[in-house]
Amino acid sequence: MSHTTIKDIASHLNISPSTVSRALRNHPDISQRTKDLVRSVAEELDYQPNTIAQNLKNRQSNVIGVIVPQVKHYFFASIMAGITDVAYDAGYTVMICQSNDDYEREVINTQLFISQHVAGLLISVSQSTNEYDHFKALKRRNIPVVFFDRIIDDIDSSAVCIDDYQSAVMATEHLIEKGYKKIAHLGGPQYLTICRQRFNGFMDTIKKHGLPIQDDWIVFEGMNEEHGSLALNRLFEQMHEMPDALFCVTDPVAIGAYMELKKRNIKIPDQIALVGFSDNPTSSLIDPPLTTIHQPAYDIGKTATELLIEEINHSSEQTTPVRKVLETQLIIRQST
Amino acid sequence: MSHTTIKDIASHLNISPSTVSRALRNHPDISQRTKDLVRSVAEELDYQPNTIAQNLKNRQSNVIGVIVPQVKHYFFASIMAGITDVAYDAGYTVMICQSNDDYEREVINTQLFISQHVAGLLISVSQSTNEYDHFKALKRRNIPVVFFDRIIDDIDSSAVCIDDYQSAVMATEHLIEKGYKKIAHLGGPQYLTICRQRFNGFMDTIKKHGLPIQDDWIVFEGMNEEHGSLALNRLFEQMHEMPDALFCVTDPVAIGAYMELKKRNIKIPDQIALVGFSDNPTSSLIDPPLTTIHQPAYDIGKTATELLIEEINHSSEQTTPVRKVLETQLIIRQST
DNA sequence: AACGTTTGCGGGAACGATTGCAAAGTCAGA
DNA sequence: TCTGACTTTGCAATCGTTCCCGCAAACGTT
Repeated sequence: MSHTTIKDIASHLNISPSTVSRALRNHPDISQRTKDLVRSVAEELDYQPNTIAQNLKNRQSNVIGVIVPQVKHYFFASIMAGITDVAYDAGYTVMICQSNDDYEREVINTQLFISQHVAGLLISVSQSTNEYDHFKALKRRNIPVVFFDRIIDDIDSSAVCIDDYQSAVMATEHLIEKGYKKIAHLGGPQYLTICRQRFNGFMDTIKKHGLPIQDDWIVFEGMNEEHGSLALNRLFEQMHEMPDALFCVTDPVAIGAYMELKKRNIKIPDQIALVGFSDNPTSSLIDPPLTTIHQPAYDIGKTATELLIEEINHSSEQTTPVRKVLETQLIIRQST
Repeated sequence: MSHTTIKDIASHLNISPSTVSRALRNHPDISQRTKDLVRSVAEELDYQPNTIAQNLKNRQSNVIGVIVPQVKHYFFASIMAGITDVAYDAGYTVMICQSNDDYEREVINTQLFISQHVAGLLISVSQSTNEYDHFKALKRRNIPVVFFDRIIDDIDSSAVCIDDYQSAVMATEHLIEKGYKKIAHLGGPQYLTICRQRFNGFMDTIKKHGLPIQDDWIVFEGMNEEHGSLALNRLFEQMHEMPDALFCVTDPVAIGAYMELKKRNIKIPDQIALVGFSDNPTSSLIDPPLTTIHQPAYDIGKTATELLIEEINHSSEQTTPVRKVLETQLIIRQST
């Protein structure tokens, strides 16, 4: 028998398991003498409560599930730090699953969390998700969900995000102020709200200032570094005229573009300016350092978790979804 | 009732729960007709098995616990990718906890995993851990553990690591070949095997070549970027003569040093050469790109998980711990 | 026809912890 | 000595699944 149970303690002391249980939970009905005895035997036998059994009894676990595309992206890793800090303090443990931006895995992970009876779920949806049945299953079961970063408008859940539209406006305005006139965009999948919003903010600002925009200056590839390289190459293949600035949907995309530009010996920012989005640490270290939008990743995780715990505590009542929008900041560096 | 159970299906069909259970698990005792009926009702009622109950019954969960200092470090994030890929394919789910390099949290996380009855545990120990009682508790309970990267010699468990000593020798030899003669070291806590090994490899090579080494060229701070900055500043305060090369225990430390050197307007590699350890993506993007040791992070995670699953499957028998040492590679770039 | 074998299903006890309720014990006051 | 009140403890049911039995009907064999 490798695991000590409450029964072992009980038989050791010739008392009933219920007494042991109450003693360990410091129930007032139990005398101090018994409590002390139980505790010392518990220690002696190296007892650890079986949370599986506890959870079965409570019909809930103290686990907060998290689904992110990939933890290896600095942005998500920082969010994770915010999530675990808050969850940990509130007595929850965090279970992270990666969807790898794959719809199937996201569905499986969601089912897994359902069958684990998690207390709540934090989700940043995968790039390839455009069906939401698995999220609705959570609703049906009354499992609180908070979306963060990559949120879905169609689902009536709480969410934490930044103002992608306004941030894109900020970045574009900055480029225009600096005198750039021919601005291209390397974007992500348009069914993702964040990508669409960033694109819209960009386009509206361009139009507002009456700047030229050519179809072949708009490339939608994805949000990672590889996508950035691909996008830049596609841009250079299809364009009829070279832009003088590049607004990228994420920092990794900007880095991907940066590497290709270096290969082509194109000078940043003299021949082409570069703006990213999210302020990864790498971005400040490249030469020239990247102008970008700073996203409060840690705070996103923190806020989302606080919201979720709030909903968990009030899950009996009907709560109305909250949507929090956090502030971003334009970080001007030498790439523009 | 938000969660459908096996009983609901049973009463729906006027059969017993045991039959439903067997039907769902495709037990040969059950007729095809009943199986089909059960399955269709299960689907209709949106049934998801309660893994908590299953785990209680099976006295084990299908969760592999992971304890890492911080996922936000690229190295660990990449390892995580390797871990989740393998675990996922083998039908396990991965639960990640971060110790934040804090001993207390590591202990709590370990206890948590014990009480969750995880199938096995993958651990990279925190920087501040020098007591191992919590790991021994795992042994006592027969929970398979595989250490990776930051391993502990005193504990008789399987482990996956790289040859830190040999890699440090490689890096140092490279510096010497390039003609550097006054080589300093920014290291990490010496009770961590990896840090000690890297330091030893460095020192032995220096001695072997009869190069000068001064006490004030050795600084032990830590393994992160901040430690790198601190270490460099301490080095410059305490040194009597400036070294011409810097061997850093990790890439983040090298990056920290890099930033300080930039601030001081010291040219890399002309005035001082810089070598890191682990090949983070950022390292190739800085100017000049960093010479470093490439560690197969993904493979470390993959191998550790394979080992762990192997041990889980043979946990009844007595297995002898395996220690795997993976190959590293010297990546020569312009910082040397 | 009588017997064994197979097929298909249900009963009920686990797994470990919790908890409402009952019961036993203690003690003071009448 | 009895009553009532309080303290302390135990019994038993429960959470959702699983699985060892046992049982009955159907089938095949001699």
